[in-house]
Amino acid sequence: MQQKKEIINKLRSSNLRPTKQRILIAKKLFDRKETFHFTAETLNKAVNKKGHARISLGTIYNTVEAFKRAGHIREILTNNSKSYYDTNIKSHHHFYDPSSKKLTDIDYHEVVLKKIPNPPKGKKIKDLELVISLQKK
Amino acid sequence: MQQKKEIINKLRSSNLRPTKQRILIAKKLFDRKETFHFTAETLNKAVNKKGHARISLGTIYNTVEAFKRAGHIREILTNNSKSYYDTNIKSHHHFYDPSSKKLTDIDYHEVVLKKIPNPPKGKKIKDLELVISLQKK
DNA sequence: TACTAGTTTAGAATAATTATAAACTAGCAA
DNA sequence: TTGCTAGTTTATAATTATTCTAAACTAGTA
Repeated sequence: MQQKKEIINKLRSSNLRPTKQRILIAKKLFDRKETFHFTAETLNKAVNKKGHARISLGTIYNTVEAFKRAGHIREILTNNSKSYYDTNIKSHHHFYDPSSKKLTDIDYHEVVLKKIPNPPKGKKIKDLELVISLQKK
Repeated sequence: MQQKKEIINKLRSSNLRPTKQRILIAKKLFDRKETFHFTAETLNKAVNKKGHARISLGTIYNTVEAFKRAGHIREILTNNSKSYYDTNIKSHHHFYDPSSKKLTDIDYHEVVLKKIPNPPKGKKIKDLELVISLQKK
């Protein structure tokens, strides 16, 4: 379990003031065993369960964007209308199940790429992501 | 170059009435050498250049959806707010350049996957897509 | 303790897409 | 050839996800 101090350091280290909203959101995101796949909407629901101080949806969006910029979360490729994010920032891959619209992590060593093309001239590869879409049946 | 008859057959074979709007859109999409990456917006612009009969944006969306269902085009994975489509329906891969928001096809044999995971129980793999994101510099 | 820059907030604005329902038309049948 | 009908198109309204705005608030410092 990530201590509050660790979370505060994480925020400070990326030039984000540790406000109570950011700390609460960071706890929800990072204080868990498995990686977490979420959208602004699901994060908002998770954070704003009764009992907690309410965090505005605007702050949810701002914070997700700030965490993304800082590299604490990453955006996942989909063909959904919503943006999906992942707390697993290591390069890895996903199954996408269109029936449930759910993503599942694929461990990086479960996929071996034997050959990849050279990037266009003057460009560098930032990231590789394989998405395995499942049949809708 | 695809003849009008071929296009009409293509539409008929997928239970789509060959209306003049669909024929015009199909020509724009399929009557070209290279595969075409587009959004509803770019397709709308391409189709509604001056001189042509105007096709409403609603019909653009309807037709794209219909062509997608019929398997004549496929939707590409991105983390953009717009939906991107590709007239190349064979399984293949893309470079994504975040600076220009442009996608480039990667030929299928340019990528060799040596190992992929088994799909979850009871599920089948429909499609594999690798996206290589380039550095934003 | 007071100041200031960064942050949060509610609400308005925007962008992409989908829904609605009236007018139109392709394809068939009389 | 005409008329019918289900499928299609259209303009417009509605919806959804997200971003913007500017006033109120607060963390960190002086």
